[in-house]
Amino acid sequence: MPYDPSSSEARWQKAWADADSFTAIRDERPKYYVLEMFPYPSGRIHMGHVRNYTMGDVVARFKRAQGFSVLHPMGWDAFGMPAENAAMEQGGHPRDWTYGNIATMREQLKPLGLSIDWSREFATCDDSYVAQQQALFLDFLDAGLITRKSAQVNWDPVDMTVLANEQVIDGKGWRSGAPVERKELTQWFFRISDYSEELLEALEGLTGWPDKVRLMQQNWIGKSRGLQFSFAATDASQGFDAIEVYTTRPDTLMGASFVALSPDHPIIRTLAAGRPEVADFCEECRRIGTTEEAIETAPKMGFDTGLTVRHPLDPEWQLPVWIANFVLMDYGTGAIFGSPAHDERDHEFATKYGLPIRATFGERGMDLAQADAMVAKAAYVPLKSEVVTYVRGFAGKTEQTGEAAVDAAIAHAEAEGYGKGVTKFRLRDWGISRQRYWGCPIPVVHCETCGTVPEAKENLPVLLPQDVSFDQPGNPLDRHPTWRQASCPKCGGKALRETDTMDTFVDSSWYYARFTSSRADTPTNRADADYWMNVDQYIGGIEHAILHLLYSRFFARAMVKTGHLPETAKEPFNALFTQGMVTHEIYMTRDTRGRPVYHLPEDVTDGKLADGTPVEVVPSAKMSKSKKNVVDPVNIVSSFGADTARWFMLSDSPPERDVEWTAAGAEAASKFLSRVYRLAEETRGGGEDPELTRAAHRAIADVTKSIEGFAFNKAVAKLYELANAVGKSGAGGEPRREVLRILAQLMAPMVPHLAEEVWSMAGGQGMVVDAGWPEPDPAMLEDDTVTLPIQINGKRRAEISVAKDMPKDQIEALVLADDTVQRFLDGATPKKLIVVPGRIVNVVA
RNA sequence: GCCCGAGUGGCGGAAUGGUAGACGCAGCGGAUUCAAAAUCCGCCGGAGCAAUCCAUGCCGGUUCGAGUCCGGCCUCGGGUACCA
Repeated sequence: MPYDPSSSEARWQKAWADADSFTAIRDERPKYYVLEMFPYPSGRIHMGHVRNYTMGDVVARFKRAQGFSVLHPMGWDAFGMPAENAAMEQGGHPRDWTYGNIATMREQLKPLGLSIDWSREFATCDDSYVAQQQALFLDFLDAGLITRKSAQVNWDPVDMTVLANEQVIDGKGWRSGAPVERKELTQWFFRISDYSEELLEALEGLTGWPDKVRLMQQNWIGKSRGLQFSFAATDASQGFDAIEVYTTRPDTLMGASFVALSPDHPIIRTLAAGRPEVADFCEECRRIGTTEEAIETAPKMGFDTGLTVRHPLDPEWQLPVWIANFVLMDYGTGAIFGSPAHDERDHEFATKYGLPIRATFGERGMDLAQADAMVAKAAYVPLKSEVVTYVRGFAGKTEQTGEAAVDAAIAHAEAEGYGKGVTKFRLRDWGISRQRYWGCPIPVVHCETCGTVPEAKENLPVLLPQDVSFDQPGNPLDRHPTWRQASCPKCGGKALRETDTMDTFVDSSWYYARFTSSRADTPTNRADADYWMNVDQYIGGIEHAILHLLYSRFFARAMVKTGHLPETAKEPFNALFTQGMVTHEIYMTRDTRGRPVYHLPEDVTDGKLADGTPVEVVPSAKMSKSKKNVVDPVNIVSSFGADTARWFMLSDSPPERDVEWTAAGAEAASKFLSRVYRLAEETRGGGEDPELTRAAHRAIADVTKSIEGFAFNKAVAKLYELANAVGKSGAGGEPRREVLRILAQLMAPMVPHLAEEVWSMAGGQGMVVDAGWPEPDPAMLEDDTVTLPIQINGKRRAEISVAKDMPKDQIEALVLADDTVQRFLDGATPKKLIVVPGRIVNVVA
């Protein structure tokens, strides 16, 4: 009987459900918590989901087989802008759109046969999750973890609404097309910057995380040591006494040629009030938008204020004060001094505006003239660890490293009293206020007499009103007729509700903790949290390497501080794996006006459309609806079965890299699974085949190691080898069935349905899901002889087969006697003979 | 711009500093078949009759030996604080 995935997969899924196989329970087994980043309910599942959740499922089933009590939950990251956009574009309510999508996606996910404990499922927009998140907010507020301050947002002056960065395209609002302005609003912030040092230091302990992610976070937090000091105003009539600056290169102070302030600097604001041309310039700077990328890549723009300050080391030396569009108010003091010889941005700025460029140091041994000549065209920015010659130094030695010079400069400033060494972080507080409807309301009211007052816990949850419309831009909460009316929990007087909702990163910063007890009427249940935390293996996209993971690390600390998590859960994710995307070729034709028209892969055969029109093939890119290079997992599952989709997602490409979906690859996966089924179905007479048994034990060792190392593609390759070995072997009867059962066990985490079929055909007891993980017999893994390649001058020329434990001198004798070696040596004695036991021999002639 | 990655046959990829190309796809040849599909077996980086030579994005370096380590580039991808 040929293998029929559709009936088989449904049957096994029901068997697992009936046996309650995947319900996580606290028992005497050691626990293992595996979590994949939960999905945003966009509408339908895509191949990226299949890949992500299959990887997590492999880990979950593997650990379960190894005897762990596994927690493997699923939920929905359900608040966010797309639901509001859908409501604006198609009408309807974000809630209905979201829950509709969740229902669809849940039904699409279930046929994949994932070992998920569905009883713990929740969506972040559920009233119960909102309620507990608001309770956390109030606890954090109490604990001093939250503050309110002013921040800038993108403002669309036509739609009269705040725009997200992705809604600003080339400096214009995506719907109105109006040039975006910056606007200041008072916002709620989580005080993550209080934890800068701790979040940085704790990275060292995250040994289960990829180094690249730790490095990215380290750079993001951005600890720096520098000098903070003031430039005094040349005369008091300028309207300020001094400008405070921060620099990480105080050693370049003698190369200073200007002072630059952020357009948002208080001194500039004051100045702008009286000088329209200053105000105009600042307005222009603000049109760049709020993203760091836009600000950094925009052409350098400056405005000479005419103000001047004195150099701290030479009162006679006057420096001009400029406004510069690349100086950020958020970092340091919002003011810098420009040292164009040793900073590329300053160099560009100085060149553009004709400001002097004076070298502070040059390459080792250079004199002042040489150093000045070198920096005339381009900034000289060697590594700080490199020794250079200071031609305009003022502290430390003439010949020293940048590092030493910075230390000497700080010491000099402190001794002379004009500045002090300061440690700063790039990490800023986390602004969570969003002027949008579809999010968790911030549980605060604004009272006419008491000011800003937290809502009382007994009044939670503060739920979103349902009667809202999206026919006009802006936050529907602002214009709701009654929802804002509240009474002050403090004085009972009239108050207005906060209409800002929380950043959706808040929702995803603690869902992992909520899964440990997803129905509790407090944010967590401590007994459950204590048992299940931490997440032993977290899996998700590299795009979350910084923000989501950093926020979660902060949130876990905040939950520890407020008693919702045990001290040991400060770092909530013991191990992290970041997987790559699923990509596909793009098929394109052009319309009569030459504009691209995209076509779905299922409409393209052999590079042609159904009507014979050839398509242009654009190299693989991330699957996206707009490019139509999407393959719907639902179609793959219905035509090939879930196991095929799962197997293909694990084959070939290493999990951390992107994988390209190809129809041929899917078919190959399907063919292989059918072959395994046929191998199991076939009964053969005959007996032992020691070689096959050895192959099986080698496969156990290799597959175990590969799964543990997240090298699923290598595990797949080993399983191909084992299946090939079964096909070629003359083994029969029980010895053959025993190998087939090992094959079933090893394949079970990846293709669980087929594994159950093979297990049962090969005479396995019960279900393979309960069968445990096989152990290799060490005796079967040993080889008596090894093949040693012989290199001559580093090139492989011959090989010899020797006993595994043959002593070096015997090997050397064999090598020298070898024909090829003799021929190459041509009677000469080798200069050197390198024998790496068990690996290689190199003859240096 | 800045930070972090990736780049190996026609394709996806494998390789504790030690035989470059495991395993798979495609292709080619064969078996089976009236024929095809499916299946099974074999070959399969390039050049060369061969000995050999060339080959891991590019340029240099360290080493007995470099895909792997170091320096400098190029291209592509992720992030850049209100996309999730």
